[in-house]
Amino acid sequence: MKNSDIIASALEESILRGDYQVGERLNEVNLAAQFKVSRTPIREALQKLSKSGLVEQIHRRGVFVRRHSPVELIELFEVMAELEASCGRLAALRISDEALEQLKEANSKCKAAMLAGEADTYYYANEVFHMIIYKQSGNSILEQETKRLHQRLKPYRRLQLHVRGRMPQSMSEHEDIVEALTQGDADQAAQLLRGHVAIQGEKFRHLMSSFERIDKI
Amino acid sequence: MKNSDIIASALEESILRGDYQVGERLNEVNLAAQFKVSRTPIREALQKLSKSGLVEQIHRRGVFVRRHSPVELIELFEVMAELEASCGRLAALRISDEALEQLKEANSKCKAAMLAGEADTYYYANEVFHMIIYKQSGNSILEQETKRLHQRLKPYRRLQLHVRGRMPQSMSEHEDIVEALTQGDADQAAQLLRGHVAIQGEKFRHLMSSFERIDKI
DNA sequence: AGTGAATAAATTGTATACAATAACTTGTTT
DNA sequence: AAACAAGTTATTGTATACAATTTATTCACT
Repeated sequence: MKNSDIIASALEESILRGDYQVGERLNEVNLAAQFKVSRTPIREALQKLSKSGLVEQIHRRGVFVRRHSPVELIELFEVMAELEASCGRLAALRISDEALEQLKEANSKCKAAMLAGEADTYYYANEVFHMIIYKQSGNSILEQETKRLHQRLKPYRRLQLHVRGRMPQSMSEHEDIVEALTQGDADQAAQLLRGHVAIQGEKFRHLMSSFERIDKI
Repeated sequence: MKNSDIIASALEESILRGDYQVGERLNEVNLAAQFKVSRTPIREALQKLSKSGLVEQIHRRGVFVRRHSPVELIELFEVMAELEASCGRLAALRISDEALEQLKEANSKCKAAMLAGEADTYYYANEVFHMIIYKQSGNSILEQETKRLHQRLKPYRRLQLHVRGRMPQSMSEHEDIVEALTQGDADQAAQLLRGHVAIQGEKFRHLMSSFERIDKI
């Protein structure tokens, strides 16, 4: 593992944690001093980051923490819904009994967290649930791509969990999904997962629009 | 546009054209001399290439032209089928009358090329057909990702066109797809496109297996 | 002759130096 | 006082120099 890889993941974590403002420029010399290396590995790391869409590189201006436009976010959620649907479709045909058990277990943890009102615990268990389905698609490239987009939407998805009444609804959707996967009903699994993710996108849109209204007051 | 971007796309084209053997190492100093620049922009270009999966970067060993394993290729075709299905699903709901006309036009060109036995012309018109559907998904991120994978599979897709009897079958599938899009039948459009691409993957598998048998003789 | 260790050469990763360009400052003009 | 222009500073892009590591070669030894 190269030095620039380590720096890249450190920066990624830092950005996702919100250490930088959106639109903020990442200064190469500062980062070099901070990480106690020369500018070369910093530049390599920044280029790696730009691949994931986390930062934008503008010629002769530098790299900036990226702000997704509302349209872009809607599109990202839509693609996410389609990818998850594909994972579900394939998983319905290929999922192992063991994985089905793991799904039910993750679901139980979701339910417990919901009843206890622990949003963070719920969030983690929910992630496990989805990751299992990605893996059970039996297609490592699809799994990888879906994970990548999942990661990219993480900060936004987290927001919309606090929307009132979302957790119970999400839970019941999970149960339907497990049922479809158990039955091996590919179309049904795909459709349920598409809806499950798409509704997150819509909830997020409403959240965004309410933020904008607050901003304007 | 940076210098390294220009070099990256030049190298990409070069690799796709088959100028390098799979597994061949891309020597930085040679490339630097060839492009008449220093190693720095070459290294940046190689890192850009590694994101597209065209080359593999191994620490302290260099970057190598990548060989897709058979399993990986099957998986890539499967993801392609799913992405195209998603494009078709959304396009069925959003496609413009103008785009529908363009699809029919591209299809006519396909048919003409087929009757004339011009594989290359057919190949190009076929590409136009699919690109229109990507665009008409109305989701620029989905369009972009689908195009990226399409590009990645280009060299392999091209091979399997020469399989006997594929062109007429492909043509009739195209007509059914246009019909589903005209009707606005999202599920049907998705299913037809999935099948249309998946069958390419299968044909390719057969082709591969026949190559392997020839190798073994 | 074949194998293995020691050494040399080649190659990548990192640091630094320089060049080109953008951002900022300051002073002048209206 | 505001706007603009020239000059200065800061920052990115590129080249080169050096260090670390891998690969190739040579030569001794079995």
